[in-house]
Amino acid sequence: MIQKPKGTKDLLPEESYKWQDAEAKVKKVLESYNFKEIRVPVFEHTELFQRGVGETTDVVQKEMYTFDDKGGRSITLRPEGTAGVVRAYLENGMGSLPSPVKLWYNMGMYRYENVQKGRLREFHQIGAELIGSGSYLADVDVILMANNIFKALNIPGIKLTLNSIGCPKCRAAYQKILKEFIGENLKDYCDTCKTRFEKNPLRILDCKEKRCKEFNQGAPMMIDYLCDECKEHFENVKTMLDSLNVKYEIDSTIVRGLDYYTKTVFEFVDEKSGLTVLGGGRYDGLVEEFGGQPTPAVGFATGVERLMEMYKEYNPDLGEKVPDLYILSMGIEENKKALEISENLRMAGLTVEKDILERSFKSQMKYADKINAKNLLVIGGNELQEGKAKVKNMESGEEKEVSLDSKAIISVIK
RNA sequence: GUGGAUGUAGCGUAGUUGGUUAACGCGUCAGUUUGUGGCACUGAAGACCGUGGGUUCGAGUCCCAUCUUCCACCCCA
Repeated sequence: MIQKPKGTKDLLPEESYKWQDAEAKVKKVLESYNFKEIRVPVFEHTELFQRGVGETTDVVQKEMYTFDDKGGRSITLRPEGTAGVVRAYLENGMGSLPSPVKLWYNMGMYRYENVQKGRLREFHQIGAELIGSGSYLADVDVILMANNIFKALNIPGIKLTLNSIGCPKCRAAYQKILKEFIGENLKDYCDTCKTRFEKNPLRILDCKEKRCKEFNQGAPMMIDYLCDECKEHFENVKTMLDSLNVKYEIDSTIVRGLDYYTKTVFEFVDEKSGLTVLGGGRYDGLVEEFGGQPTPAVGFATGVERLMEMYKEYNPDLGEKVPDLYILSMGIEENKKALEISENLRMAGLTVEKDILERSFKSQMKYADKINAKNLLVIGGNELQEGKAKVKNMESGEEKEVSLDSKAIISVIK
């Protein structure tokens, strides 16, 4: 028996209709801000992610599905969406579109990780990228849009956390200060922190090790060393959110695991599970890094699987689509009539089921009941002769007489 | 990558100190005398007991390996 690869999931019909339901609601929110959908390749040149996401990140270092294709090119299954979208933005000359360019996507992502609660190797993200505005107003729009997703999905208990990790200029200056603070103590930090010290010192503050945490007491925080521009930007974002009564918490330990982030970063955390359901931030340097004109941008991505767990929890009575009609028939002439009518009704947009197993009358009845058909139409010898039949409402048991004619039947069902 | 727990029909479970044809519920299919479902009854199909080795006269039951699933660390969505 061949099993699905570790960390993958089959999405069965009983689930997929719930996904579609939620996806439609999220799409509506994104479109209310006039974001347009984009779809990019599942795989890209490995270099794209190395340069975009960052050589030192965990995602690039140990979580990518990378392989050489038959032409000897190094290919990687996308571990996140932003790099590919920005690449597509540049490759298709979208910089000459009216600015800002607003794109959203719903795509599968691939990360070679150990599987756990809310963590898969193939998972899905719905994301949005707003490219071409460096204003704090863009940050605010994107955060509000993310916030509206949870509202539209009727998901409570989500906490918004904010931080600013500055720009390359003030971050470099801060890292120097942080390194000085750690100084002699470095030898007593955990091993991961020692490597972080060289690669990404900001992450040291995020360490869960007890010893490291103690050393980190009183450490200088990035947020206190922002340059004037970054500081003003962040203040503006906060002020605007305050004026709109959007609750948030400043969490100066949010660093984000992808290197392209600058200035504002944020996470929407499920307070119950502690999982980050949505994460994002500004990435003002990425377009330029990929060879474009310097272009500021902000975006976010939300994990669909994580979102769905909550959506189902808080919306337990999501109804599955049921057939409008089951046509019961036996005999060649009757089947012919059943086919004729069912085809007409389907063309008219109704969901119609009929016998295709040549089953007995009773079995067809039971089946119609099991699939929760709303109505039943019996076509037998009598009906054929008289040109009339009864449409039975399966829930109430009520029967209405109609002529054996598609239009008449539709009018009774609707 | 490290540590812990799991794995018996589609699903949920039972399988006593290793011993003859692996059991039950739900679900599926059919029937309960000729055209009206949900209930009940009867019957049927469906499991090489995750996989591969090993111990043994004999293993679903013991040992090893491997895979999956779940949980923790790490990291993230």
